[in-house]
Amino acid sequence: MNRHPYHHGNLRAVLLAEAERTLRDQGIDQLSLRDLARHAGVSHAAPRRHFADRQALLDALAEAGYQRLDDQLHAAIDIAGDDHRTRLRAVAAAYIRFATHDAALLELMYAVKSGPHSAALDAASGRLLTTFDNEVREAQQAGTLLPGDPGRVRLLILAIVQGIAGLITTGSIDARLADELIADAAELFTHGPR
Amino acid sequence: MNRHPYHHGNLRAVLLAEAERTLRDQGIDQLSLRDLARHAGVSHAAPRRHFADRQALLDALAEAGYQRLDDQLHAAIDIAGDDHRTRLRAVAAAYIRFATHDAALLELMYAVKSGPHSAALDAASGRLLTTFDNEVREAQQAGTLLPGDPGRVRLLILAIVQGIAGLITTGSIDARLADELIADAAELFTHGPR
DNA sequence: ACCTGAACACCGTTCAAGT
DNA sequence: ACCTGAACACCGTTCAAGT
Repeated sequence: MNRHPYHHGNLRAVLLAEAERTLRDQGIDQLSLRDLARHAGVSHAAPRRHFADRQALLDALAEAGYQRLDDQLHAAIDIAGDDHRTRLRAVAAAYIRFATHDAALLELMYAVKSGPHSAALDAASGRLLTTFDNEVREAQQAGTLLPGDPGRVRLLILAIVQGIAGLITTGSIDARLADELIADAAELFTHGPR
Repeated sequence: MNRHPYHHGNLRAVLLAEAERTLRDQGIDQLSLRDLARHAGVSHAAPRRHFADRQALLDALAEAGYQRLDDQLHAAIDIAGDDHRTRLRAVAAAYIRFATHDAALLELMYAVKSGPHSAALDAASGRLLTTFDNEVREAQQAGTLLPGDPGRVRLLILAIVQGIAGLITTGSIDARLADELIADAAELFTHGPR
């Protein structure tokens, strides 16, 4: 609200928030440091104090994205309660919600992860993986999920959930059909096809 | 081989070939019209005759990508022979081979498909979908694939295949583990989990 | 019909200088 | 400690002019 709020140390946060909005609304191609600086009311060189280059900003966005996704999965798990079938579907639904609401961010998260990345990013994505792993392991122990190597089962579930999210993002299917596909997949992974 | 080969009508093809190479080796961010023109030995404005803007070049790359992927799937099917189990796994393997060899191109193909696109692109992606559909339908009729709405079964298979490809692209798994996951998925979709 | 060269408005990045 | 302003090397795009 001040005329000079950026001398008080919140420029970094303001830039990140605006970048996340632009990423969601206009895509990564439209994300420009100079544009962010203009929106924040600072010179085009000011962001340099907080992000060494454009990639550093993208890394920070990805790290925050992993953190937020993990938070949302945990929230979904907490609401779902004790039944493992319900929990698994809640996690899948929460992941797909994130993937469709922040498709460009999720893509960025994976792209950043496959290149060289910071320890902080690694920790954030590691937490997400642990969240997934725990659910799969517990569901298997409870007999809800089909048996087999937990690592492979987790990867298969991850693949199909991410695949369904991709179908929505590319406009191949709508949310209603996505729900049916999740139900089909859940059936397959918990009961078997017949 | 001539000093002036671009007055003979092959600049478009040369630009497309070089663009495909750059996309594969260096990613879409490094793909610049001016750079392509330099490599081809023409002025920076020359590509304009063949591609209205950068997006038009990307559209052309995507269309060629759909065509080539469809060709490779048909080749894999032809080699696989008559057994539907073998054919399905051959299609999945061919798709994943394309997805890992041309990850950036495949991403571009989906991105272009979700935005506004040309009739030619629609036709090319339509042919690919038909190839998939035929395999699923035939495998279902032969009793190889689990029954149910063919459209939903096709989408589920598409999701898991694309999901596995994504896991490879992001470096989460290697080719050996990918093969095991495909085998797991094939088991799931043809026999059921137990 | 196809290509060139100059021009314009945008980038990311760097760096001396300001407060 | 943080921000500014000028500068540099790159883009994509446009357009008059050349062959």
